[in-house]
Amino acid sequence: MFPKLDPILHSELRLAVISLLAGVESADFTYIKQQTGATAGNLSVQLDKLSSAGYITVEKGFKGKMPRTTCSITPAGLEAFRKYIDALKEYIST
Amino acid sequence: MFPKLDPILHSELRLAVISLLAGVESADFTYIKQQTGATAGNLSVQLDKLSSAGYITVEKGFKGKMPRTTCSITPAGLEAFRKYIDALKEYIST
DNA sequence: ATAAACAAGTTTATATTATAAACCAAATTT
DNA sequence: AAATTTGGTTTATAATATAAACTTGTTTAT
Repeated sequence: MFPKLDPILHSELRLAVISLLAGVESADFTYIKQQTGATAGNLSVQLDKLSSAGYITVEKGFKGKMPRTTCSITPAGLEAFRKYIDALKEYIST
Repeated sequence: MFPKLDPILHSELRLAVISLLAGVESADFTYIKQQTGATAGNLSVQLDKLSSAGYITVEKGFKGKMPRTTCSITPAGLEAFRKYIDALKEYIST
């Protein structure tokens, strides 16, 4: 009746990140931080979790001389997001 | 952009309970336990939280000689559920 | 009549999670 | 060259979820 909700996605910040990445090719750390309003520390930790789960890729490079971290959603991430939304609907469709 | 999700409702079991109660007049502990598949301990704790938040009422009585706990959603609970759903849509409508 | 098993929960302990505070290295500005 | 800013990471703490253990009383079997 109530399907299990993917615990990786059932987190306010991680869900916001995935939602954001689902709509774009890629986004960098600073942009995600701005859009979500997260603190850098929290964002760093949650990006790690999404990355460890294989839901996003995190690439570190440089823009000029400054470090730059770029994130993209993976096919697995998109699929998990889709499934999460479907599961949620079982809860919220009264 | 990403609205805050009510932390009382952003919990798998509590959300299931509210979802269930939103559709009925009332439901007792055992029924909720069956429908959600929760352990009694977990359910007890989460019902307390929903009750403390004013989202449900919990009435203790007896059915014959056996104790029976009956739960109902409150108007505040229904409103919070509605708001939670609206907030969620900001996350999942890509 | 009493011991064993069951019902309906509650309390407490533990594991996990989320979050913020403190920190670090390098770049830029004054 | 000292101070500030950028772009993060690591670590510590607070909050949460969950299960295990316990309680109280009932029913069933011996």
